[in-house]
Amino acid sequence: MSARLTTSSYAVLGLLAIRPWTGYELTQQATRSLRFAWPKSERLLYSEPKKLVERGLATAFTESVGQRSRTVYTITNEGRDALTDWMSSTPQPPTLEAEALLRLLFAENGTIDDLLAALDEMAEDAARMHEQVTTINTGYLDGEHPFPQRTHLSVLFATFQLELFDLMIRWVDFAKAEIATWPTTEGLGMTDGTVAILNNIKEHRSLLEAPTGAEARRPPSGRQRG
Amino acid sequence: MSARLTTSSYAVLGLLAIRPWTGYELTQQATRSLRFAWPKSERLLYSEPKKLVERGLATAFTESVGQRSRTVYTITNEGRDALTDWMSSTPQPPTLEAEALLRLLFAENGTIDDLLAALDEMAEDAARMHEQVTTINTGYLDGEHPFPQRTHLSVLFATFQLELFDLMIRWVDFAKAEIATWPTTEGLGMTDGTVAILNNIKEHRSLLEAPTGAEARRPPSGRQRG
DNA sequence: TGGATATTACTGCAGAACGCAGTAAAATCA
DNA sequence: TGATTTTACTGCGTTCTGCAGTAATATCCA
Repeated sequence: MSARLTTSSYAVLGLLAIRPWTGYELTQQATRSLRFAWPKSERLLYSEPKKLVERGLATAFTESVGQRSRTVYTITNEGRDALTDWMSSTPQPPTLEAEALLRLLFAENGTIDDLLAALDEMAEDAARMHEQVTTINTGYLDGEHPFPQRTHLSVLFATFQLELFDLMIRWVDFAKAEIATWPTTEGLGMTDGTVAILNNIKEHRSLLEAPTGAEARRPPSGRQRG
Repeated sequence: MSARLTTSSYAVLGLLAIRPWTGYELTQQATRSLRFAWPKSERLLYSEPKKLVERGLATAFTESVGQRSRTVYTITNEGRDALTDWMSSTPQPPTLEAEALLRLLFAENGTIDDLLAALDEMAEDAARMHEQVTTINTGYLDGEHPFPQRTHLSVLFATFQLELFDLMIRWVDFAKAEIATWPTTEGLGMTDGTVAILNNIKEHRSLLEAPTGAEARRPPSGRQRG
């Protein structure tokens, strides 16, 4: 009984549609390009192509390099057909996993400094990823794309990544300004800042660009109705 | 041998720190509030509190409602201590999972319409989530927060969600405008639009707000150096 | 009043996915 | 020539998911 195909199967199939890869190369390529759309473990990248072979969507052949061997996976026509079918199916909603946001939600169990440190870490992670994507993409202008005919796709994809990382960095700034008005993490409830944000949400005004007045307001002297 | 605590353990512990919940209530609360920071399955929300009890971080007691029973979980002092410790640890980098972006990366295996449909679906998902968050948050202005003293936390968290969903919607618009200049999904390489985007990336200019000139450019008649 | 549907309240199980440890050859560096 | 890095994986235990199944209570509507 062969296991069913998952989105991860199609992610690997998509890579194999570009060219044949060894298991090791798949792990390298996936951390470079798939990481920001479909982050998967190295372990999976080694297991998944075997499942594809079992299903007849890829073939495997073993090369020898000295005493050591490696397996090269190649997509089959059935694989290309399966991939094409999948392309016309409806994608699942995007999901975000962020431990730093979990720290914000449960901030009352820690200090203001804990919260600020978590947000700083998130901003630094975003800045690192932003830099990596920028470096890779500016390289494309110098002809450094491994598959030049695919540049239009990877560059358009990169615009989303960069905007996302930029948002994270800007939002952390905004959040830190707001938190700077908090005397503590706990029990504040409806602060002036909270009310200002809620009014912006209600009126569908943008939240980060136009300041909510956080810097115009003076820090609360204690708790507000909460 | 008791299993180690995962981030998901702390997510549940964070909920229990607010008040005691039954397993069923945890699943409800998690889909309402945790979904956008730490999306977990219903199944896990039933299993996780048992692990916490086993570890002494929560206690369980069984109530009877007629013939049916339900288990109420309450955090212990040890649980609060563990949560406080966790709050000061370094969070993992945020990750995004988006099937629609995977369709973009592998777009050459489908049609332009497949790609546009996937992006539209992503924008609609984002619009739905934006609306849900907006509805819940405007309700807070009318005193509808179940834990009023926590309003400052959930509202600041909401600002990130709304900005993220807004970005997704705006980016899909941008991407669709770019794709409208493509005669096909495959083999285009360095189109005029791609070069324009890459120059913006290199110069650290914003990508979505200031148009790259997509509407000023005429659609390419065929392939560019690919 | 009663029958249909929805909500509450879970459990078991198979399979997907992860993280870590382990193995070892080849290549590179100093 | 020895040390480190890169290549190239596998096995195993744990985590997590999705689905099916079970069943009592609550609500709706005719």
